[in-house]
Formats: sequence, C-alpha cells, structure tokens
Amino acid sequence: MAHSHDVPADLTRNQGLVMGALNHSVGPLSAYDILDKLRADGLRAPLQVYRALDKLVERGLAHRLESLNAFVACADEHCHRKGLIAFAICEGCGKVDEFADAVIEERLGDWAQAKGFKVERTTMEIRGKCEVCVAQAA
Amino acid sequence: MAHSHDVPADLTRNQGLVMGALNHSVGPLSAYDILDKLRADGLRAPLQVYRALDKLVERGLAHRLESLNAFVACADEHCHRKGLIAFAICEGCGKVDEFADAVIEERLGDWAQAKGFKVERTTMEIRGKCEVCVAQAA
DNA sequence: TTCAATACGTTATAGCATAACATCGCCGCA
DNA sequence: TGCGGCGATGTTATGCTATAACGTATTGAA
Repeated sequence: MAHSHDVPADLTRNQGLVMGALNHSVGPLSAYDILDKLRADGLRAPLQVYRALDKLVERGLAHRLESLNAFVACADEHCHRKGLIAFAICEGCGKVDEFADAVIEERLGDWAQAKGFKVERTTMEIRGKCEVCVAQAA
Repeated sequence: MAHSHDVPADLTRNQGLVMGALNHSVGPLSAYDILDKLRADGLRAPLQVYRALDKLVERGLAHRLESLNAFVACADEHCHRKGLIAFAICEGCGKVDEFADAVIEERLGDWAQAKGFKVERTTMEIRGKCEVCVAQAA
C-alpha cells in the first residue's frame, strides 16, 4: 500500500515526480525502476532521477538502501528523524521497516570516541523475513 | 600494510588467489580491482572473481562492504567471529576497522523479536574519518 | 541588468554483477 | 576399472547501477 506523505511544496518538478514514485511504492525502488515509472511524465535519462534522489536523500525525504542499491521514501510522516536509522528489509515481500534506537546510537558513539573516529554517516540494514512472510513459509 | 593471515589450505586455486589479493591490500578492493591484480595469474573474467568471493564470504574469510561495493579480508586472525560485525570505513585513507558489539546485537535481537522479524543477515557500516585522517585535516 | 547559483537535458561511458552453457577433475562406489 | 555425481572452472554475452562532461534554462539577489 502506498505511503501517505504530503510532498513538500518546494520540490522541483523532477524531485516531486521522484518523491511521488517512492511514496506510491510498497517497497524500495531502484533508480531505473523510478525512471521507468516516470517516462510517461517526460523523464528520459538516469541522471535526471539520480539528481533528484540526491536532493531527496540530502533532505531526509528518502533513504538509500545500500544493500539493495535502491531507495525508499522516509517513513517518518514529518521527517523529523535525526541520527542513525536502521532498516529491516523483508526478503519475502520487499517491505522495509524503519526504526531508530538510541542505545545503538550511543554504543556506536562510544566506540567512535574511543577510537577517535569521526562518524559522518551510518548504514544499518537487517535482511530477513517479516512476521507475515515467516508465517507463510511455515 | 598487508594483513598477515595464513590462507586455509583447502581453498581452491582461484579462491586462494583472491584471498591473497585481499590479504595484501591495505583497504577494500572491488571485484574488478581484484581481477586486475590477478590477470598475471591467469584470471580473465569477473565471474571467476565473484565466484571465489562468494565462497570466501560464505566461509567468513572475507566480508562484503555494501556501501562500497567492495570486499575486505576478515580482520579476525582465526575468523572466529560470530554474529553481527560492524565496519568503520575511513573516507580519507580507505582503511576499514572491524568490530563487534554485543549490546548492539542484543538491541537488534530485541527489536526483531518484538516485531516477529527473522534476521538473516545484518549490515552495519560507519563512514567517516579515522583518527589519523582527522588529525591531518586539522 | 548582470551575475551567481542551481536545476535541467542529453549523450556517452564507467563500474558492478550475473545468466547461460560447456568442460574439467575429483571422489565415491558398483 | 569404469560410471556418475558434484563442485569448480572457463568463456561469452548481457544486464543493472552510477557518473562524467557538456550545454542550456531558470531563478533570485545585488
């Protein structure tokens, strides 16, 4: 089922189109998936999609899933999320669950401080099966 | 500086070559980087490298870094590592630090249990700057 | 108006990964 | 000894992901 975000009004045309595609998808989409969905709207080249995605990710309206080379709309209604976000990706249905955990963030912070490592960005992705898909497999 | 692992004796020729390439590299290598290093040894096609990498990763002798599309030798001398492994990747020098954290693993386990999510694999990658590179930038 | 910054459009190319098919070598076993 | 299975290998072709390099257009502030 589609998400129900309001798209911020100050997005450019391409950014709005890409955001819309992500919002109307159940699961993550690759840049090329998005491109295919938006050819009818006039998009023709991957770069048009990648450029829009860059901005959306920068603003926290979308997230990149490194282990899938794909993108999802941010699940947080008003995009307040700060700091580390973890993703649980179901191999069965493709759905992605997004959550934050302060303890994990703190542990990472401790480790980084101890090592003198300056954290810029953290990726955390869990692959597996969601409750529904586990039940179906049984 | 190169790592100093002993390569397990039961690796096949290609697996041994790829493992060697990883062990002698300071930082992560892409499959194509590895291929280039091993052309002199007779490797010709990406698939030869990818197949070897699959086995090595399966055995825990190497790890895939999702956010780089690249691979590193496992840093644990005897490859005893179980469960979740986190990677800290320096954007400056390219070095990768590998560590485990039981608390983080536990928090993830709790989340998964609460959600009924069956975890199969977890990716955790921190991008940033290591102590040395932070100092140099200053 | 002029300039700078940002978005856009297009073509070409680079980089990462796997499909499909044939062959080979090893090992267990009749 | 010879058969048969299995996993590793070799090779070609192809598909997916991402960016370089160029030029134009739009916007907004001095």
